[in-house]
Amino acid sequence: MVERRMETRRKLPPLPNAVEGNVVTRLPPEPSGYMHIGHALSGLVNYLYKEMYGGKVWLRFEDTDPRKVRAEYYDSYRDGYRWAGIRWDYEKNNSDDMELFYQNAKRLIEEGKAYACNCSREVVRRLRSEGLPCVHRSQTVDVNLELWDGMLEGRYSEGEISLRLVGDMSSANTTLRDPVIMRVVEAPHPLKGERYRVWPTYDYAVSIEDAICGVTHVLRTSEFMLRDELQNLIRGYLHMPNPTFVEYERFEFEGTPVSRREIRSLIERGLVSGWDDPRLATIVSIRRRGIVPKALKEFAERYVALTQSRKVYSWDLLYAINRKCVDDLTPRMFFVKDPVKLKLEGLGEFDVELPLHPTGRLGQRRLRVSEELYVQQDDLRSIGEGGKVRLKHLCNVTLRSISDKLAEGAAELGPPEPGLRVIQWVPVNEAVDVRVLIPGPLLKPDGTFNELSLQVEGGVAERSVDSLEVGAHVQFERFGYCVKDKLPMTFVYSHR
RNA sequence: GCUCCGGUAGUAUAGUCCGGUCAAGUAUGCGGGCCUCUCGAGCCCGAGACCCGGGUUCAAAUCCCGGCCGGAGCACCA
Repeated sequence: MVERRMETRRKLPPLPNAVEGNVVTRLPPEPSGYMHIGHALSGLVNYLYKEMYGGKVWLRFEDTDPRKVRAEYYDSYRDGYRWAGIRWDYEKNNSDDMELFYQNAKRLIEEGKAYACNCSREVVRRLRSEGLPCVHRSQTVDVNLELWDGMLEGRYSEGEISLRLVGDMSSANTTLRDPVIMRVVEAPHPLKGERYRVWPTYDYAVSIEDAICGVTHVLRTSEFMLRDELQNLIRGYLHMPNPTFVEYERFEFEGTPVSRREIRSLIERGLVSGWDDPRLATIVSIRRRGIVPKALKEFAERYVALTQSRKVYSWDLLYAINRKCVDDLTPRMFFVKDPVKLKLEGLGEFDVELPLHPTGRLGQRRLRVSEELYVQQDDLRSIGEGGKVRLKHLCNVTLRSISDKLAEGAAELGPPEPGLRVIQWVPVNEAVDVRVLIPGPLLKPDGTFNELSLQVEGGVAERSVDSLEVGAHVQFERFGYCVKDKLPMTFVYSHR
C-alpha cells in the first residue's frame, strides 16, 4: 500500500505552492452538454493532485447561463466523474449563491469598483475593442446603486443594462477592459426557475466561488489563461485570496472531435448515431467502446503533462493501457468472421471444455462439437488444400478440399502438432450470428468526415456469448477485445 | 488584425528554470526474434527526435535575437 502510494506520487509532477494536507481543487463543469474524455482527464488531474497531497475537491457546476444549462447534463457529469473513479468531497452549484453575488455586486458599486451601464451590447463591444470608456463609467455611486436596484427589480429587460467592473480600459489584456459582471437574462433556469433575472457572468462567479470554496489550486485548460489576471483583480477588490493557477492545453485524441458544436452537427447530418456513438469521445461512448476507468486514471498519471503545448493523443496510448487493465479479467471466446463450413468426417459429436483464459483462472466454457464447424475463410485460403491446421483446443486437421461454401478435412484428435497454425472455430449447431462494430477515426487528418470510420464485421460466435451481459468484455481470440453492446447480437470492438 | 502561449522520434512525454554527466531517457506504435494451443499477454533486439537561421560560450535541446509553423483569447458563453 505504501509502495503503491509512492509510485503514484512519482508519476505526477509536483504542484507549485502545494501544502501537504491542504490542497483544494475543483471540478467545474458547465452542464450544457455531454461530458467527454477531456473533462474526465482534467477532472482526474484535479482529483489526483488532491489525493496526492491530501485535501478536498469540489464538484461545482458553473451554471450561470440559464439559456445554456440543461437539467439532464448535471447528471451526465456526476455519472461521468463517478465512473472515472473520482470521489468529490463537496458539491454545489454556482446558481445556489445568487444572493452572495448580489451582495458583493452592491459592495463593488459602493466602493466605486463597478457601475451600471446602459450601453447596447454593440457599443460595449466597440468601446472595449477601442479601449475607451463610456459615459456611464463616471456616474456617481448613487446613480449606480439606483440603476442596480432597478435591475434587480426587473425594470430593465435583457440587453438594456449591465453591471460592469471598473477594470483597465486600456489594458493589453482585453478581459480587463471593464467586463460585464452581471446581466439580465430573461430565461428560466433549469434549477432555479424564474426566481432570478439578473445573473453573474463567468469570471465574476468563478472568482468569488473559488475564494469561498477555499480553492488553493485551479488546474484548468489554457483557454482561461488571460482570465487569471481579471479573476485576481475581482478578488482583490473583494479582499479575497487568490489560488495558484496551473493551466494546460486541452486533451484531444486523433481523429475525434471534441467541440459540442461539431458533434451536434455530425449527429444532425446523420453521420454518427448519437452522443454515444462508439467513434465519439464522450464518456458514454468510450464506455461503450470498452475503456475502463482504471485505464483512464493510469493514462492521466502517465501521459498527461500540464504543459501548454498542443496535445493530440494517439488512441493507441490509451488502448495499450486499457488492454493491460482488461487482459486478466476478460474471458476468451471464439468469433469467426466470414465463416465457411468445414466438414470433418468421422469427428462425431461430443462436448469439449475450453478455458476462458490462458491462465485457466477464469474457468471453462463447454461446447458441443459435431462434424460441422465454422472456420474463417482467409485462414482456409492461406493454408490451402492439402495443408494442415490446428483447431485450437480441439484437433489437427488436414484439409482435403476448399470451396467458397464448404471445406472438407480429416480430423485427428489429440495434442497439437507442433508448427501448425492455430485457429479458432465455432460448431455450426452452437453458432450465433453476430456483428462487430469497429470504430475508427471519425475525422480524416484534414478534419473532414471519414466515410470508413465505422467498419462492421459479420460472422458467427460460439453460443457462450449469450451468457455475457451488456457491457461485458470479451476477447475474441485472434480478433480483439470487444464489448457486448446494447444493440442485439452486436459487439463493439475495443482494440487488439 | 491585435494580444498571449507553445514547438524533443508517428504519438505522448523526460530533460530546458540552475549550459557540460544528452552522440538525448521512457511509454506507445513500427520492424525483427523468442515464447505461448490467439494475431492477446510476456521476454529480447532494432530503426526512429532536439522547427529553421544567426549569436553568446571552451561547451547550447537548454541562454539571446530573428524567422517559420501550430494553438488559444479578443462575448451581457463558460
